[in-house]
This record gives sequence, structure tokens and C-alpha cells, in this order.
Amino acid sequence: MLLKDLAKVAGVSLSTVSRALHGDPRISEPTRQRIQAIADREHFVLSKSASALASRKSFRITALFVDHFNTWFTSTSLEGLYSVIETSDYDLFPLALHTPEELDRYFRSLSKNNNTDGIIISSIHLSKKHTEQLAASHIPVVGLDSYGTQGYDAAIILNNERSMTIAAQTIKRLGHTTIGFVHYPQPGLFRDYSYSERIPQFESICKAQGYTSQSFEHFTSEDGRADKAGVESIITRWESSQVQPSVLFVETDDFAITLLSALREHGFRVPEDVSVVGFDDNPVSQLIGLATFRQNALENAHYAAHTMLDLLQTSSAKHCAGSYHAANAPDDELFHEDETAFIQRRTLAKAKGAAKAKGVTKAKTRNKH
Amino acid sequence: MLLKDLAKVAGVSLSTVSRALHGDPRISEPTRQRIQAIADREHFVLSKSASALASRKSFRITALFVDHFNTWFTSTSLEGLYSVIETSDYDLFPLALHTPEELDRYFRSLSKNNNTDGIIISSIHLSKKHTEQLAASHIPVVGLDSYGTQGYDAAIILNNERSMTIAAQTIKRLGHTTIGFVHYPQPGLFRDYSYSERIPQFESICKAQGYTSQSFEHFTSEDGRADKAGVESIITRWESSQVQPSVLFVETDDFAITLLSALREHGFRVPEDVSVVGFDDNPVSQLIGLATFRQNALENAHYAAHTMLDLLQTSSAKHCAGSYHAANAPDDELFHEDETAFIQRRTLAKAKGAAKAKGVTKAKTRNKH
DNA sequence: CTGAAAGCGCTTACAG
DNA sequence: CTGAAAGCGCTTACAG
Repeated sequence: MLLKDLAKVAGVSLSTVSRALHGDPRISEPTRQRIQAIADREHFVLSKSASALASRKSFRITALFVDHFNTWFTSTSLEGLYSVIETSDYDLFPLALHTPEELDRYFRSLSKNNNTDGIIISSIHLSKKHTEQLAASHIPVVGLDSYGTQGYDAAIILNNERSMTIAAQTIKRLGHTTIGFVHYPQPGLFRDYSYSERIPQFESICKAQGYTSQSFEHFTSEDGRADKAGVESIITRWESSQVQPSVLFVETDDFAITLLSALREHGFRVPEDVSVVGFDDNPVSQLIGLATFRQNALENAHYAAHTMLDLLQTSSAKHCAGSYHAANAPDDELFHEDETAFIQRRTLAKAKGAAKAKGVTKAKTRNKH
Repeated sequence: MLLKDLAKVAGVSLSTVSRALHGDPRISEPTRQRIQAIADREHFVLSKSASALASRKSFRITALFVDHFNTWFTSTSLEGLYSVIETSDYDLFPLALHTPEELDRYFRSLSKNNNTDGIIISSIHLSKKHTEQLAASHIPVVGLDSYGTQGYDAAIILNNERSMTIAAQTIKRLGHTTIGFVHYPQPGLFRDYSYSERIPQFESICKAQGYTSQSFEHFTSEDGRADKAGVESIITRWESSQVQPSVLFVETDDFAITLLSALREHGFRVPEDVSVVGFDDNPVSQLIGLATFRQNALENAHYAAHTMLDLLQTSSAKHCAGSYHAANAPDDELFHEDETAFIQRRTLAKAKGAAKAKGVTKAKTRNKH
């Protein structure tokens, strides 16, 4: 059943059916209802390809990730984006890019590419070049967990600085004098993702609070693996470390949970032997008592999707975007800051001897079983 | 940049460029390479809408779920499907339907609907009507975690009967005389999803092993919620239960994990006061020591996606499907059975007094803190 | 308020 | 091996 068949049944022209189905106000209400009733009865569905081609839109919103879909953040974001976008005329099209080269190629092809009406980009750092390519494409771009506002028409940005300030203060108050930073090995060979901003920020805030370089140690998994083998290599390094930090600050809960579990398997008591702090407050963290920072991933995704739909409405006519571009309105209301909340749980405790000596003691005890 | 512009630059016709880009063997290799080089240099991308409309395909594969994307099974399946489909010419479109009415409407519109080339359906039970509608649509349909083979051109089916046999045997061997079945409240008001098959199977196998109806109790969350409030209502019922089963068999790990955590918060010791067994072996289960059954969700999704791409290749020409339809080849190699593995972990232990009295004792002790 | 017609950017018989 | 032309199923100025 095609539009023309519907037109025949309804005894009107093809144009009228198309207009009625789209709620064009030029079609009288009785006519509209009559046509809609026939369409419903026949279970008629417009061809997306044909509609898209004729209207010079794609009716697709791309959700760009540089991660796997079965991680907490990505699956939660996808769920949030989908639940909003499914209510619109657009389809959500998830896209995963695995290497910086793939990302470059994607951005380079954008301006010639009529295959997406909007892009929601998650968690990556856009280069100067990417920013230019996005601007040239005139495609609305919304950032989710973005690293800065540059290149976005709208963005949800975590207030990492505030979080890191709270983290540094809390850790100091608990008497920790040595701190380990555990980097989450982002899959896909990306280096400048949004998480990576947190650790340098945290370090500089700690320094402002009187910690010295000797108090810090960075831990990255040997082979860039985010799984059990990855945390094993980190534990090995931590054990043989000079500093042997009494608290480990991990970039994401996913990785902190794996690390926590492995530490316990190795016979370390958490937090007696070492404290662990994560970031995200994913549901598992709550179950296992991981101290962490809560980000509102689901609501942030809702916000991103709604903002995208708004931009698409604004720029509707002929994708004559540019007018609402980030460069023109840098501190627009479209840039939303998510203030994460610190969640103190049992994996974070006072440093040993903190009560009496205030510092110096290192957590070196250890119970192998 | 459009196909015609490329043709101008290359000094050939539009047809030749189109053929070259698709690797049509009629185009000479040197010509093909020359055209491809120009296309690469210009970062040319075909319009999917136009290609789709002209070729009467949609280049979309729909992944149909009746769940949220941020659950273990769905996000893992999506990851598995995507990683295979991204290597093809097709795009993966996730689709979530929330009510049986939405599902009906979707199936009804299928035959008139040229908006998808293939459908991968996850975890739901197809009615007779759905089966007919799918057959009439001539769209290849692959089942993932399917409830039966009916209506599918290919399917991955969990060997639930085998799993339930192992579960029943294990529970009996451990001396449990009372068993609770905890139903996972599937979101979206669906009643016949694949999980729901397991509990009746389990019950009938238990009966075959000598358990009576008085040994069983079914638990469903009061409000159909799968969250903490849901498990709270189940714990309340379990506490006031006549049977008060000494082992709770939960349909999915997601729900078992939430239940386990809540039981412990209430001061119940697991497994001393009550054993808990889940299903799925999701990564969290391993971390927290939940006894469960392992299903290979990621590999099953890979298999489903590959099978779909094969079907699409076979039926390529003009969607003249039907030749490979389930009805015609019921025990085809396209029906793949995943044998789940039982994973014994610490949440499942011997029933109290099982060693001496062999049964009868009920787990009624309880430590409130 | 409605219709006839051009056109969206490709693919693919058909002809050579 | 290559090209001219029809056509995929819609949308949307344009005309009335």
C-alpha cells in the first residue's frame, strides 16, 4: 500500500494525503480525520527513504560513542536518548567509532553527508579540526558528558572541577597523605575523552591543598585492558609501588568495581588496607558500597535528546543552521552543567593513624589468605 | 558533492560511478580504482535515502526489544548485534516496544512497511497472529533468546529445559525441600517473554523429582517493579510465607542481585538463612558470588547478526523470501541452541539440617541487626 | 482548501 | 565495458 493507493481510496490527490498525514493546517479537519482513519485501517506506513529523500532530511539522529554499548554509561545514555527520541519523527541511530582514524574519517565526510540530521556526541574531546568540520557541516551537534563546549551547539558537561575539589577535600580530611590515580583504559585507542580531564584536575586541586608530587602515583593498566587482567596489572604495580597510596581514586565505577573485587580476592581489606573511590554511582556501586560521585546519566541523556529535538525544530526549514552555533552563543542556556554529588560509602575510610599522627603512615599491612 | 559531481570529475557517467562504488564486476579494475580514489579524496558518501529508495531496500536491520537498553541482557545483545552489523552495509536500528498493543501495531504494519530489511526479535513469545504477519511480510526474522522457533527464519534458543533440570537436581541434592520462584517483572506489560518459560519448566521438573505443590511458592513483585521497591515486596511476602522456601530461584541475575542485596540489608544471611540462585551470569554475579546459569549473550547476538546477514544475502534480489521460512525448514541448522552452564557460587548452599534429617527443616532463623 | 508536476539522489534494467 | 533513461515513493513549491 502506497500513498497513491490511499489517495485513490480516499478519493483525493496524493498531495492531500501527504498533507493530511503530516497535519498540514491547510487540510480541513474533517478531511484530515477521514484520511487518517483510512490510513489507520490499512496500517499504512510512509516509506522513510522516500520521505527523507523528498524532504531532504534523513530523519536520523546519530548517537556517537567511542565505547561499547554494554557499559553502564553508554547503555544508560542510549536508554535515555532513545526514550525521548522515540516520541519524535526521528530514528535513533547508534554509532560506535573505535579509533581516532575512524573518528577523523567520520568528521571529514560529514559536510557531504546527508545521512544524519543531528549528532549527539558522547564523552570525547573534539579537536580544533573536528570543531571546524562540525561547523562546516551545519548539522546540529549536542554533547553528552562533553569535554568543553567548543564545537557543540549544546552540551551537558559534568562539573568535574567541583567534584574533584570535594574529592580532594574529603581525602585530605580523612588523613590520606598518599593518593593513587587509576586511569580507566578507554577502549578504542582514544586519548582525550572526558574522563581524562578529571585526574589532572584532581591532581592540581590536591596540590593547591598542600599535597606534593611525591604524594601521587598514576596507575594505568599495562595492556590498556579494562577487564580483570587490567586491574591485576594495576594491583601488581600498586604492591611494588614506592608511594603505595592509601587511597585509590578510579576514573569510573566500572573499573573501580573490578579493581575492588580483585583487591579483595588478593586478600587486601578495603578500606582497612586501602580505600577505593569511583566515579558515576552506577547501580552496582550502591550494592557493593563503593564510595563514588553520582552523575545523572539518564537525565542528562534526556536533556541532550530534548535539546537536539529543539535544535532540529529551530533549524528545520532547510538545515540553514549556523545561527545557533556554539561559537555565536558561548554561554547559552543550552550548555547545561551537571553537578555530581559525592557519595560516601564504606570503601573510603580514614587513613591509618590519621587520628593520632595526621599523615605519614602508609597502608602497608596486608592479609593474604 | 553528489554522484553526478563525482561522475563529472571522473569523466564517466553516473551509472559507472555507482557501479564502481558497489564493486560491480562489469567495471574494469583500473576504472574502479580511479573512481574509488576520487571518491575517497572528496570524502564522498552516498545518500542512504536515495540508495534505499532506488534499490527498494532500506539498509536497516531492526533490533526489537521489549525492555530497556540499560539492562545487562539488552545492552549486551545490542553490543553483539552492532559489532557484527557495523561491518556490513546495513544500519542497526534499535526498537523498544513497551506494550502488547504497540507490538501488535508494529506487526500489523510490517507487510506494508518497507522500512526494514530484517528484524531481530529478542526474548518475546510470538502469537499465532504475529507469526502469520511476519510470514506475510516476507521480511527475514531472527530470534534471539526466543521462545520457540515458530515464526522465525532462524533463532537462538536457550536450552531452558536442560538448565532447569540441572537446577532441580542441584537443589534437591543440597537437601532443599521448599523452593521459591521469583518472577522477574518484565517491563512493558508483556506476559509471554522467554524468561517466563523457565519457571513452569522448573516446577514440572521438580515435581518429576518428587517435590509436591506444597513445596513451591511463587513470588512476584507487587507493583510489577523490577527495582528495590519490587524486591522489598517480595521479601515481605517471603517472610510471612507459610512455606518460607529455603532457596529462591530468580528468573534473572539483574533481579537476583537486587534481591540479594536487600535480603542482606534486612539482616538475612545468604546462604545460611536462604539460598539465592539467578540466571544469566552477568559480570556483577561473578563479583558478588551469585550462583547462576551462564548464557552466552554476546556470542548469541553475534550469531544472530551473522545469520541475519546471511539471510539477507540469500534473499537479496527482491525480498522474495518465503523460501527459507521457518515453516519450511523447522529443524534447520539455523536454529541454534545455547546450552547454559550452571555456575555454583556461594549464595547457594546446603539446606539446614540436610545432612542429618534430609529435609523438613525450614529456614526460619533470622538475624536482624 | 486542493491538485498537477517537478524533483529529491540514487539504482538498474535496457541498449549499445 | 559504458551510458541514457526510467523510476523508486514520497514532499513541496506553484498554481488555482
